Amino acid sequence: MLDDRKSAILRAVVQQYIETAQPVGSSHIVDSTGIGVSSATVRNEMTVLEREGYLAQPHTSAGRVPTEKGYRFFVDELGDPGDLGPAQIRQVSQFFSHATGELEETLRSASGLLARMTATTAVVVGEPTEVHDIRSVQMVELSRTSVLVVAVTSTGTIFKRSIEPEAPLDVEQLARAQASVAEALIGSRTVSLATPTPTGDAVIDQVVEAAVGAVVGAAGDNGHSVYVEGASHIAAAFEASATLREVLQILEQQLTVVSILHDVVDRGLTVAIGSETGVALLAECSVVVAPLNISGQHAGTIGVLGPTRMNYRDTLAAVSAVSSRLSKMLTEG
Amino acid sequence: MLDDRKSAILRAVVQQYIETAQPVGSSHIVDSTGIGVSSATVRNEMTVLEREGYLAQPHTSAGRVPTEKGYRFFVDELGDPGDLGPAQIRQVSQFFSHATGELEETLRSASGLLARMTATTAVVVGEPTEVHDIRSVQMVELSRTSVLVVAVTSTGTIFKRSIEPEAPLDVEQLARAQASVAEALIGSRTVSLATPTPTGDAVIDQVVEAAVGAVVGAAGDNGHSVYVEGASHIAAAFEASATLREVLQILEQQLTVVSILHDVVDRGLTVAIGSETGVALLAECSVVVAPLNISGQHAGTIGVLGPTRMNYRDTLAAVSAVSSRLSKMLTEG
DNA sequence: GCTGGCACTCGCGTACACTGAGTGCCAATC
DNA sequence: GATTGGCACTCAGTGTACGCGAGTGCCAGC
Repeated sequence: MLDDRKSAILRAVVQQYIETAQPVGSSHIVDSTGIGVSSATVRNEMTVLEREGYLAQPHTSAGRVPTEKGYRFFVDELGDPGDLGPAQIRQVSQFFSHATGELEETLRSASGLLARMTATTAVVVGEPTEVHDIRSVQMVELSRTSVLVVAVTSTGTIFKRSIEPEAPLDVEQLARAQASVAEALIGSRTVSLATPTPTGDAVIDQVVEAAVGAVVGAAGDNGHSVYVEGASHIAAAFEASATLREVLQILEQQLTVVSILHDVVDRGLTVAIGSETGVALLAECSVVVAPLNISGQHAGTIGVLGPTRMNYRDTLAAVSAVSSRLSKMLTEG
Repeated sequence: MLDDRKSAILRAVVQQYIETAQPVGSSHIVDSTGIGVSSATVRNEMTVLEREGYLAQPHTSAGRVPTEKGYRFFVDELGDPGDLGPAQIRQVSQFFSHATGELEETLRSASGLLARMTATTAVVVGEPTEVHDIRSVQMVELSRTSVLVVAVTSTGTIFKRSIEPEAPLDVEQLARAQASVAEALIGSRTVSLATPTPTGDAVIDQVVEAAVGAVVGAAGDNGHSVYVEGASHIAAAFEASATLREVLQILEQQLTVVSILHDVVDRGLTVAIGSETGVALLAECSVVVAPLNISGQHAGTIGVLGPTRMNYRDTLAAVSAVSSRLSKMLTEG
């Protein structure tokens, strides 16, 4: 679509704009790249690039700035994700050598790692699998009127929710109820389909049903775990406090964050630029994502939210490195 | 210390500055309050207030702005915390009618409530009590090499941590170990002092010790739970994105947040203004806090972080209302 | 097709005058 | 003696003018 020279010029504009945040003029391009033509030629090419929608001018007599289409071309063209710098390699391997076993804590700290590596805001979403391999169920009396139901899955995730039996249970009743709940849930891979077998005791059956319902409920809505780290980094990217406020608001709405990442992944993208995120308020932001897999199954999404003029090459490298190493670690337990 | 008229003028300056964020001049004071003297008199009083450190001038020929000392006087003087508005009363009672049982979730959502009510950033810290009434212990094999130890306390809090026994345990060994851990922890009110009684089986004793250590560790550092909500609100308060970034960074450091709230509470304050927070970067911020009690015992701190020119009266009302109702609810279970 | 050259555009910084809000001070007044 | 009206003064902010410089578009010539 674009000949070699045009694409070289476009690439140069994007790169310089990412570095300096200033509109870049034709002579800068000549200076910074060994393009071997005069600035007038570059200007001619730039008007074409502008006409075709890759570049824009903030005003006449200013340099050019990439449009979303320009960034898109740039990102599509830089095929390989690039390599990590030595400092980042150290960060990653240090992190994974110290990583502990539990899913939530791992996801949270991985989010922190990514935020530090990329100096942007990192977002990690843990997918709610319908398939929970529940290993253990326990019912604990918290007070006379409430019982906490705790279920532990094979990944170390815990579902807990309290229920309030109509009448207090004695120790033996509680044990029988717990056994019945455990029988219903353990091994039933699709938790929501679990059905307890009646014990014949109406009081206990009622409690058992409530407890199973509690676990199913907790497994259902506890589903998407969202971890946002490094929100302060995005503050450095924007001057206007109004823009910043909007972005922070988005980050606070976990549902929105989840749906943005899902949308992007569903469309098969790795990078969503500006309006491609599907959120009008993120017009000046881009999202870079990678899937997390556990044993080949989609288990979540890891990504980064930064300004459209972020360093895509390095960010892509960091996101893909962390996602693959994290997937590997989670798969191996 | 200040006569009636001076304190009335100071109060008026603070109030107007909170509303408008503009330096306030003598004639505005005459207009907005029924003070009954001329602007010249007000000016004379204001020079005195400035000399004594309650007010400051951004530059000659500008109005006056309160200093920290000025805010401090203002806050000390407005004795009663004020009342909630009708909308806020509705928010509070709606919240507490729907509140569920578990501590963490309650604290988190209370933080959200306070953020919405005050339109500032809310912070809730749950205190790590050394005294945990552990009700139940469970050990679940996650993989061949790792076992998750789960302990449930009487408040519904869960401590979990995985351990890695040197050799895989069979079901029976796991059960014996679990029984031994449970015996050591349940009823021992100061978890860190718990010592398991040897079973005579070296393999099991080793696992038991590791498991007890894991729970003690989890109980120890899982201690301070920190919930920050409404960070976007603070973005509206500051124009400069650099200031904003600093404040957000502070909010991301949970340890710092905890120590700020502790410091303030320890000094017996309810409001900490600017440098009173003890953090240089929060020079333009104030913190309003209230303790949380469960059964009369200190169980945490709830508070708000806003700009120094926040609405202290309404914020104090909201913080104290939420803290007292929350304490009541937590006490009643 | 490329390029040097040139006219043109327009943001930005500086200089300057003007306005208006606000102050400090003082002499007159109550 | 406290209060006040009056007045000179200060200074941020605004508008205007202007030159500079970075950048463009276009064109004739190579």
